[in-house]
Amino acid sequence: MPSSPGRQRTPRTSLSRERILAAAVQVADERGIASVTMRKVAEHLGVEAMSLYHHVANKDEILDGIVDVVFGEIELPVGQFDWKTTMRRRAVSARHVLARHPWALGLMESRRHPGPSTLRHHDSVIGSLRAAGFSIGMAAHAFSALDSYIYGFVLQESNLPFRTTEELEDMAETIVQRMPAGVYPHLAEMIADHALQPGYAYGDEFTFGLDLILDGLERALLGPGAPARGGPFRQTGADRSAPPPPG
Amino acid sequence: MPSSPGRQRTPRTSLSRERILAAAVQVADERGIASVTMRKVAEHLGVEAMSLYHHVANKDEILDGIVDVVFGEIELPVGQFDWKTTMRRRAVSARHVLARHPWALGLMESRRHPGPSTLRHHDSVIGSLRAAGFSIGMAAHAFSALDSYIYGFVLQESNLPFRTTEELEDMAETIVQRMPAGVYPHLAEMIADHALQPGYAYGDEFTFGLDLILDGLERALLGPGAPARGGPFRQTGADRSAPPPPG
DNA sequence: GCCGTATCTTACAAGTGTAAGGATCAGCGG
DNA sequence: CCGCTGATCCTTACACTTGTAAGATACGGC
Repeated sequence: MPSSPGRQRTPRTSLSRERILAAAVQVADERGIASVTMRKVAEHLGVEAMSLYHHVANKDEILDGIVDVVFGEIELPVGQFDWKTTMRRRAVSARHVLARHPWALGLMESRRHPGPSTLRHHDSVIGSLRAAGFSIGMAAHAFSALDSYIYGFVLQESNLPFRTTEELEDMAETIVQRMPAGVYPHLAEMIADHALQPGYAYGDEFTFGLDLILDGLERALLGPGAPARGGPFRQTGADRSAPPPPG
Repeated sequence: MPSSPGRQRTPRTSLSRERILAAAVQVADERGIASVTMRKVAEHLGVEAMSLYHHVANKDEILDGIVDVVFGEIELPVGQFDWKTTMRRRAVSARHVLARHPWALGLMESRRHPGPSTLRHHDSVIGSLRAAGFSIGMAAHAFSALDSYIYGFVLQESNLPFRTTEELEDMAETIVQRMPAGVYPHLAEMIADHALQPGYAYGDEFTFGLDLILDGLERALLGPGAPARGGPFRQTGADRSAPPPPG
């Protein structure tokens, strides 16, 4: 408890690694990842740039850190529902979190040091799948497929240059203008007869693909038949334990 | 045709928008997207920075341009196969191209002006789906699901800090070191008993998820039942009613 | 009052996009 | 052959911004 403030500045021990990361996340959200500089982050905290170096080693640590902060915001799978519901909730949460911090996906490409929240998250997902009966190999398949879909969807969502219907109409007009003689006819049709229809929102596409994958995984889990390809995948026997080192 | 070179420099009319974009792509591939500066690109062409401004308006035009160059490298769907094969070939090509230029995904987030190759690509994909009998809405679903998966997979592929088995082992060791008392047990199991097994390559996961989506789409196309959302769907009669593909 | 630490001030060297104007060239009419 | 013209390329320069090193200063707890 700060006894006698006297000054308008925040009390002395206000700075901390956590507060710095939180400020960096806020700056990235508001002004884009390129605006995350030591000075801007410090300014956001009412502090000078050099002060940050008493709590973080350098800028890279901040970048690694905020990626982990984002992963920490994703709802962890809890075991009270069936695996499908759990995975769906996790996916929906991940989508919302990543949509709130779209720069996080771009950062992933350049970061090579997963933080504790990230590892915890991955561990929890794999654990849920294993508990549901997926073999190691099938859990890897499921994990990869689900996360790929989630990441890619968010990427497209933040890529498509329209978030409001208004922006979409502007964008559509721009595209239509670039079709002097009916080039891109199918694109035009999709925009006019689908995307511009009242009530359309790209975000709604998410559940379709998600359920497509979840249902496919369920089929792979229940019926050991060939869920994909028509061939190779079976989840019985050989897959059940650690794969025999070939040769 | 340069008549008398005389000098060692490239002939006069060597520069062009295309050559500039190609050089920018090369710089991004070799040194990362952050190294794509006017000076570096110019240097790669044996030219000074300001010379570029005679062929491109500014740096943004270069960034928009190289994203479009990448999309231009993706194999366009051709109509000689069934839609599933076509989509699979397209997806595999897209994955390879994007893996070759991993910075392109990060750029997408900040670019708002799709170029002609991008539009042509999207148009072609939608056209293939429509020709196969997908309704507009279902084509939108399919397009979204497939591209989300492709983008996300590439993102993960370039995110995972290992491309060679050697790097993977280093990485695994690092992670294992961070588990003093068996935190992340499932992650540890997956790394030890799966990812580190001989012959494992993350890239192989691609086809599993891809075929999962393609098979799901096929089911949605054949039996127009509710493929997503509802319970574990089956292919029998009950679903048969559903929205008739708009005539 | 003293001490260690958290914070601020100052500074630097490097790198950025690009504006303004000078140099160099090919192709041309004389 | 000459010199002109207009495009293309180079040189110089500017105004910023970046991460962070070094040292001075202010503060809370003893």
